[in-house]
Amino acid sequence: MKEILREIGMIARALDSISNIEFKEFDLTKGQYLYLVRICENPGIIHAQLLEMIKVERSTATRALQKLETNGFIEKKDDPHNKKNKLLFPTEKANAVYPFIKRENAHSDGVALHGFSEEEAETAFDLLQRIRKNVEKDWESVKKGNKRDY
Amino acid sequence: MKEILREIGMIARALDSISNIEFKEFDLTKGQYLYLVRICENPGIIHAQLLEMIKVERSTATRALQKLETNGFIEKKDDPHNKKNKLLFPTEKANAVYPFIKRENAHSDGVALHGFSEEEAETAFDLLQRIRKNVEKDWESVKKGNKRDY
DNA sequence: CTGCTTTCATTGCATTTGCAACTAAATATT
DNA sequence: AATATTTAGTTGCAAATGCAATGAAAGCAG
Repeated sequence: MKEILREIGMIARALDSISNIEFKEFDLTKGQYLYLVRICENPGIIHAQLLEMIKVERSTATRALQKLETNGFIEKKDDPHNKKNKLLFPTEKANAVYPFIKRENAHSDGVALHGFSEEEAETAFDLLQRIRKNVEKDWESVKKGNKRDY
Repeated sequence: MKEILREIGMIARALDSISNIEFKEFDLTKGQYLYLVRICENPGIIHAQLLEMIKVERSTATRALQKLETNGFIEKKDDPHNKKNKLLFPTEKANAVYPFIKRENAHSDGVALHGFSEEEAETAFDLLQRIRKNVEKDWESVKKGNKRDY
């Protein structure tokens, strides 16, 4: 079995580490950029949807979002149709930072795909999407307490 | 630019999260399995090499390795040729756990590549290796304090 | 061989992370 | 309608993480 998981882990840690260093200049601490971009792109998204999008722990997200709110990057509003839900919105400050995050992320994508033909880049993206879809099923199951057999 | 970095981040977080849950049964806490497998496969490796292999912070690795030592999974020995270096060796306990970690990781690779032809799996692996090599250059540079331009 | 730089590793401290337990609202079951 | 289950989100607490500063050996320059 091809050890793709190791490669993916290395790539993810390296890029996340770089991003965290680069976003400190915007007063975004560890991991916060992940939430911020999604909220900017999906204003009004709820906590639980964000979790599924990013694949993080509920409680981890709660603290990250609390901090983003404290630091004026996002606003939580009550959902008029469902009192359980808290809708997440970007503030002006978030929208101002968003393009820089996008640019940095695009640069990292560019670095990652350096030397790739258009076609190879396309292939890489397609294969990764398929891998992600395969993996997220297991993630959701294990998170709910189910055991995997192997 | 294809947003491969997002896909990779999702996959990595999901799989890491699953592994951490599954390895708790062996008294391995967060992230420790990463170090353990590499030490089992490269007995006598030094701290710094391990960092490059895994792409983690120096200090993070130091604590993780301390804990692995305390819990009897690894042994640190002085390098007779270089007093700076500490050589890392797996204990019996580590070697006993190793096959389970490998099996779990292989299962995850299998899940990730579900529905992939032999050829597609090969392609995915090759592309990921290229991406990893591209990315690790930037990681090493940024870690040394250099700035990226974008 | 003396001072300077790099490499390898650890530690202090503040922050983030994550399991487990919890509240509360929505939805399903009887 | 009353009760049980699921869904959404938070919090306590213990542990992991990571920046900055430090120590100490190795390697290099003059």
